[in-house]
Amino acid sequence: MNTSLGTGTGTGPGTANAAFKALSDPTRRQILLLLAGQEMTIAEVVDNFDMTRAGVKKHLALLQAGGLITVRKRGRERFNSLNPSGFSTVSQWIGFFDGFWTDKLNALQQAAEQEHLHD
Amino acid sequence: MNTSLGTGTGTGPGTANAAFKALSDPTRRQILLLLAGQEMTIAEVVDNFDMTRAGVKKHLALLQAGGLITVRKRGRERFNSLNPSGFSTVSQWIGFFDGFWTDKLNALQQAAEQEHLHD
DNA sequence: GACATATGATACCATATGGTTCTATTAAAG
DNA sequence: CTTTAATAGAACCATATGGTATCATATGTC
Repeated sequence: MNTSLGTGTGTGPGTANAAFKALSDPTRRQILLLLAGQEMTIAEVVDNFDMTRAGVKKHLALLQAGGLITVRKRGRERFNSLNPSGFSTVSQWIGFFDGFWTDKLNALQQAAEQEHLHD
Repeated sequence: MNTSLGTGTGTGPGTANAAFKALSDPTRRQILLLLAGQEMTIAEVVDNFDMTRAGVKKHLALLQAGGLITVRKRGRERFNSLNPSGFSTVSQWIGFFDGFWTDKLNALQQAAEQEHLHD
């Protein structure tokens, strides 16, 4: 098997690395779950955590860098909402291993059959 | 919608948090890609990186804590191989958002249809 | 047993990370 | 225009993290 799948090692925004980094923090994953319910301004997100605005803001910036959320401006508000692209990146990366499992299971099954031949 | 899906905030091994943490490092993701090809001893993994044994060992320990690999002992060697369970945890968590996209797309489509009514 | 090999484990260091406080900007409201 | 609300950004701090060097342990080989 050979694919063009890399590790997403690049440091820039929009890379697989940025997405995985963004997902590595529990607070950020919680924010994503919140945003799955509805888009929210920063202040609204803050209301759901025992943390300062600046703290939440940094998390949102990382989520955005990871391509997991997008920010829409309206007046002085910033509406944060989920962005499929980052999820897609991660999903694809994880999905690469799916083939591995089925291959492995097939091999196990074949091995088991071989064993039976020797019974 | 309501599910029992959490953030996997627990700190112990085998939690979603440990899995996401393990995936957050490029070197560790590269190791996983390596192990997708074949199981490897620590020394073999080390050969693929410009890093000390101890460094690689720490990465392997984190991958194990995240449930992404398992280690089989034979003599003085340790064979590291991929473990589906960690991947499954992550896959499920990401999968939670799949429903969100389709819901959103449906809403967009409905909105578009409403727009057409006003043309 | 002596020696080499594969791993385990600890202490240590530089930097990254998650969080705070404080200050600045921008837009709505009176 | 002054005031208030929502956000942006920088400086700062404690701890986590990725890496190294070093020493200890266990297994294979002669």
